[in-house]
Amino acid sequence: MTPQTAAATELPAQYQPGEVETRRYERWAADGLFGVDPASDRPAYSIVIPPPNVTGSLHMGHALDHTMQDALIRRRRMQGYEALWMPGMDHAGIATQNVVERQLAEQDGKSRHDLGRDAFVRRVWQWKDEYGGRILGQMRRLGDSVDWSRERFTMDAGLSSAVGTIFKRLYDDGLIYRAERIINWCPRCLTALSDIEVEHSDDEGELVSIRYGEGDSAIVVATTRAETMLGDTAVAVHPEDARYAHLVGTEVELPFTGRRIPVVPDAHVDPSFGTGAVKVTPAHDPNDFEIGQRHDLPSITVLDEHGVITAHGPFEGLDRFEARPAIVAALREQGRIVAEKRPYVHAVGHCSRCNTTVEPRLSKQWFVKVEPLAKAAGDAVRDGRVAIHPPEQEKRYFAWVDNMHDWCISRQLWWGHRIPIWYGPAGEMVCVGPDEEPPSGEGWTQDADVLDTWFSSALWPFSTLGWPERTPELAKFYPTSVLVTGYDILFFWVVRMMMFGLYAMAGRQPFDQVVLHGLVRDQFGKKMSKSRGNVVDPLEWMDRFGADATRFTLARGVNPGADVAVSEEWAQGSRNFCNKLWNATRFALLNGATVAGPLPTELSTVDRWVLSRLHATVAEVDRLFEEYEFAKLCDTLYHFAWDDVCDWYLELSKPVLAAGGPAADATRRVLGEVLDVLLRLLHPVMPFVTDELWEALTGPGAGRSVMVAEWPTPDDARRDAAAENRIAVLQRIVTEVRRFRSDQGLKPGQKVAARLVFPADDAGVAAHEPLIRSLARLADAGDGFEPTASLTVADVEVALDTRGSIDVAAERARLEKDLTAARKERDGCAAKLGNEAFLAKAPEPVVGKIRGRLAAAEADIARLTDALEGLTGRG
RNA sequence: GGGCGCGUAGCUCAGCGGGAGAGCAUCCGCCUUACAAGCGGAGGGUCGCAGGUUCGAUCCCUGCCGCGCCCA
Repeated sequence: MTPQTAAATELPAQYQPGEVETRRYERWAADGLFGVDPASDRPAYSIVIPPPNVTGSLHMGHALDHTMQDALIRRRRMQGYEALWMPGMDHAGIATQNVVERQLAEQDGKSRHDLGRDAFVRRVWQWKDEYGGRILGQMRRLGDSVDWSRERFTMDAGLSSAVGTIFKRLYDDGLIYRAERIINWCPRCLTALSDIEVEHSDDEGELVSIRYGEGDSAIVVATTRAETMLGDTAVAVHPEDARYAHLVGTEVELPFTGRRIPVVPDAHVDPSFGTGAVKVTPAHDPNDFEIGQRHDLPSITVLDEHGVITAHGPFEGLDRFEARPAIVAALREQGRIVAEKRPYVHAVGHCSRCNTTVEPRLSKQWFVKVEPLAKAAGDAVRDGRVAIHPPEQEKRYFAWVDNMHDWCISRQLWWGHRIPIWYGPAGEMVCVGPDEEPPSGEGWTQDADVLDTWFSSALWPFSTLGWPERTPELAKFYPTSVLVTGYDILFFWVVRMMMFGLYAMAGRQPFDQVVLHGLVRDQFGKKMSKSRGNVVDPLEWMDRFGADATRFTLARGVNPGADVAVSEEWAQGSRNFCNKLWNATRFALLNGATVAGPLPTELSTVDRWVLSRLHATVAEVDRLFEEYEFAKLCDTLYHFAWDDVCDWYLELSKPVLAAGGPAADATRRVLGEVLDVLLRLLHPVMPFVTDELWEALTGPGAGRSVMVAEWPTPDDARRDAAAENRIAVLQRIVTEVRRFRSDQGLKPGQKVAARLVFPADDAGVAAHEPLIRSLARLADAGDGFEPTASLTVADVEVALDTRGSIDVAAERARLEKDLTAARKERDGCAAKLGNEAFLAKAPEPVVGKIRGRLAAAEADIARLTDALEGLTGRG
């Protein structure tokens, strides 16, 4: 096909997405359709993309997330909004450093320490330029209509300045502090982690009961971490535990070390767990750390940064997982092991980046004091300034913000925003703002750590718009309209962006709405994972089925609050739907459909019917978009396009178009109208095929695209209940005849002589007898017409002459089936109407409806009984 | 252990007080001049179990069983 207009006759019989998608995307970009103008008078609508990781590539989760955002943006753009979708990536501190360190080791056999900090960071930038951001090209394939001219990266100068600015502000406000605490430590990544970067799973470990001390003064503690006993500085029991009351205040000797440690009373101890006595290791357990604080216990660190035992005799140099059995064995030799349980299943934390078991570690780190920030974040939702969809997710949000721990923001990495704190020779500590000069002179050094990536990501909704500068973009597009992300990211993204947005922007929220979607799962509802081998690559789907089919499959699965199951079969179905649209448009163009001029004032019932259905669809889809009901709006469009338009309207139009004349002209215009509006409605979800077809239908032009066509608005004046009812009856008649034909085994091409009788014709269907005959393949009742069977729909009777070839047994089976259903219906209705309580208490409309159903059922029974009697003796 | 959610057709999911629905899959018949990536037709469900409220429960309430997720 040529890059020019696809004229009707040029459209191939099947839609080929590959070439169309590339060409369309390039054209949108060339025509500048993605960009926005902050100076425009149009109302603003804005979305910032949840920045993907610079090391990442597009997976199904992104594809879903982006499809939703793109659909929202495209609709608003068509509605005339200045619609900004902001693209970019985050620098993913740990992940990126890991990738580059691995590359360095493989290519040069060096560690980052061999290079030194500055050279290593330069190397990461080189890696980023060469390999980073693969996902950006993949977003183009998906059709993301982001404003590429505004692409941002969290390590850019501007965003780095934003990081420095907010750090200083928080520091000066006393909301950032440094403290020695137990933090989550990854012994492989060699850095601290925040609480949410730790994933808990129930793992098999062991529960060992160890006897400390001798004789009457002995006490037995239960632990899953025997190896940390070298750092114990107390044994704790519940203050009201009578079993140990006599031991509180005494001391026991700690094996191997000879240290004497006290037995302390602490309400934190659960008397029902294990023996009711626990070892206390303040340097290696967060709860023990708190017990230690309460009782003024020393903290003794016995594991180094790699998780290896330090000092302390025979166990020195052993990894924590080698030390555990070694220490248990040694204790057993001493007769101190009272009980052992394994496997003992308990929750264990793992590094979300490398899955290494996290080691609680006592160290000096930087923290954000979240209490006032989290309270503001909670209040913004509580008082309705920010709405969360679906609202059930609010509970999770509140549970989190109302119980948030201080946020550990320092990371022992080189790749990231270095903490802007300088330490002086005399113990001074100075926070240096982005526009300030660091203190000069002997002995001043900058803090070696960098900030958590999420610290910079939390600024994304305003740092990308130019903050801390007061830019036109910030004025126009902040607060952003909606944030779309998975519910699993609620705590990462939403909470942190809320905290920093409200803080930095004088109480103005970063977004008005939060839309949370589920996880993409496989066709059996199972989570996709490499180990399960059920991961589907969206790029492969785009290759095989097209980007539109991929997007439609995902969007059609989005029910608020639920996960999204997908499978190849459904992607195929979506591809088939693209092809259906393609061929419907092809048919229309081959038959002279047009969008020129106003709609004719004289319209047939069929034309009025389809326009009525069209505007019902417009209204429905519009409403569903507002409610983020993607599955339902996709379904509505699918059924309107396939059922109403393709199965019925196009078929009903064929005889009209074939006959020609003014009626055909009117239908050509209505056909053009229906497709024009339908393609516009579908465009946000299926941008490529709709653009290709819309141009073919409405003609080419510079800068013309369905992407910037007007979003349809529902027109109640086009709703026509009479026409809808009339066509509904017509459809039931046709369907009933087709059912008869199928039951009788008649060939689809075989015409059957029939006579149609319209006694009252309340619905006004009689005028459409030719259409009924056409769709049901009925011939005129000529001379010698002898009805051998009859069907009744509403008050219309269709008498058929099958010329003696009727299959009596099949017809009897059919009638008996209908009769059984009718009797069941009659009995059910009669039972209700025979119930005094029902008549007395049910509302009148309900009673009336049941009366009507009873009458209809009785009429059906009479008719079917007659028909069955007429059949006896024949065959 | 705490909290949230879910159990409806073979699969994935809608529906959430008055006639059990969709897509895909299945079965039957069709190359009907837009489309076989298609057309026409059909079968298939004591709506997890047990109680309760109600004239009426898949839908509301309680309990139980099973599953999932988050937090500790």
